Amino acid sequence: MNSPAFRDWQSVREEVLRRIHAREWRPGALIPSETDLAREFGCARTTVNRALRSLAESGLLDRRRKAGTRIAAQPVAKARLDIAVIRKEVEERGQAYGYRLISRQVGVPPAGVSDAMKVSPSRRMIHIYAVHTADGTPYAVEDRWIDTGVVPGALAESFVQLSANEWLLANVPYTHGEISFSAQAAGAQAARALECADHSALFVIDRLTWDGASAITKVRLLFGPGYTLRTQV
Amino acid sequence: MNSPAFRDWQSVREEVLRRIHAREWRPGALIPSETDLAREFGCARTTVNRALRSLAESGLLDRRRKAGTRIAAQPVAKARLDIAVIRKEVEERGQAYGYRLISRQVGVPPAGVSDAMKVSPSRRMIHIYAVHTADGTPYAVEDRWIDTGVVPGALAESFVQLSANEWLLANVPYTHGEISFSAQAAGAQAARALECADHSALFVIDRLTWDGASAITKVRLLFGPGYTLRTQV
DNA sequence: CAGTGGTCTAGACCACAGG
DNA sequence: CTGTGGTCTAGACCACTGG
Repeated sequence: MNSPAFRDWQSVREEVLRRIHAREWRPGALIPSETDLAREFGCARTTVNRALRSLAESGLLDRRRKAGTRIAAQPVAKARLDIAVIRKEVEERGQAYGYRLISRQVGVPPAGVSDAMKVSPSRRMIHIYAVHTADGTPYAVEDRWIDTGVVPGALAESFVQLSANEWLLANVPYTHGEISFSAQAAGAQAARALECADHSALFVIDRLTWDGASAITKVRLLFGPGYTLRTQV
Repeated sequence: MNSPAFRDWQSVREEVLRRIHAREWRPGALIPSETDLAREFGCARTTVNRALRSLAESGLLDRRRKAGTRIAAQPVAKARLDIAVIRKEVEERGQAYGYRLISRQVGVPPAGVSDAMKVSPSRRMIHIYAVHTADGTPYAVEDRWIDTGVVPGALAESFVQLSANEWLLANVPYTHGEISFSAQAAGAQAARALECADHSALFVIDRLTWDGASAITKVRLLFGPGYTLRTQV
């Protein structure tokens, strides 16, 4: 009538999932302690801990010392998005990747950019405007500012062959980044680069990359109509 | 000259991060085995394993049995998005949440929906059209289909007070889901519900929720201009 | 076939927070 | 104060896969 032995943490995880799904343990309910479950499952507490920790990371369980473990009442879906280098993204779709630099200049960025990067409004940076293509058709437009104070090496790069995206990844260490997603109507310049109608709804990814307290680069990627970012939960 | 003792997995993680960042270990390089690191750090191999596993999950390391552990050459940014219930999302912004049902009908969904849900094109479902508000202004429009064959209980719900979103979460167990993000121009109906201009660029979240092999519901959320989804990497 | 990561165990101590 | 999860240890076996 009872458990046919749970030998590894994944099978424990499965069993717990089953009980949640079968409503044996209802949302908000307190489940037995690790020690009790270990006894019931006939395995070490460490193994139970591994399984429960995994489920907590997925948002299905709420765990607190002394308070115990509860089934999350309103599980927050944790979507994991893998933001790869654009070249890889295109190649994984089985398409031929292409890159074309439209302009590369040194100048003072708009206030929005210098603010976000937390530098003086008069700070001079490299401005890159480029387009990434898939099988020859425009895939995404890249609008990037690079702080030459933080990355002096960028001044020597033309970014004609190698995109700033990949050059930075290979040459400049970073500590963390902020990413945001939004929608935006295509302006004239973007519409031309993406070969789409003016005011088309574009998918936008903004990324700000830091090395400690210094902003390295801020990039805005505009994706043409039809672009979709997918994930599993 | 050497390590002031690394007692827990988080400090080991910090040290490995430091070495990657300082380029002591370059992208693509093979790092010492867990056993060697454990000896160097003066801790158990388990502890090193925990730290390296954590970094591998973040995409900074590539690990393979026998082949060893390498610094990822092109780290894939793993963005973690927390998709909460809309009500919570609004409340966390410090705004007052509101919900208004626009229509609730039973009928046959468009082919795109029945295809995605893998049911017969003639399958009858509940169709919900509703708007979520923040401080009285439209925040998102919900366009949802619920398979009554899978969730018969939904037929008894009016969804006037409680959004389908929350009712389903509380009452219907699911096993997994697919989420996708895109941009789309506002149609007439959406523009009216969101009180924005026709053809405005809207941020779109599509979610398809499964219970094993049966699709429970498919929902499309349209967010008004200015909406941004943020995350850290 | 041998080296590496993946995992399990039993026991221990600790940090935290509920009562 | 006490119960719970969080973690560390030392040792062991195993699975995978490169050479």
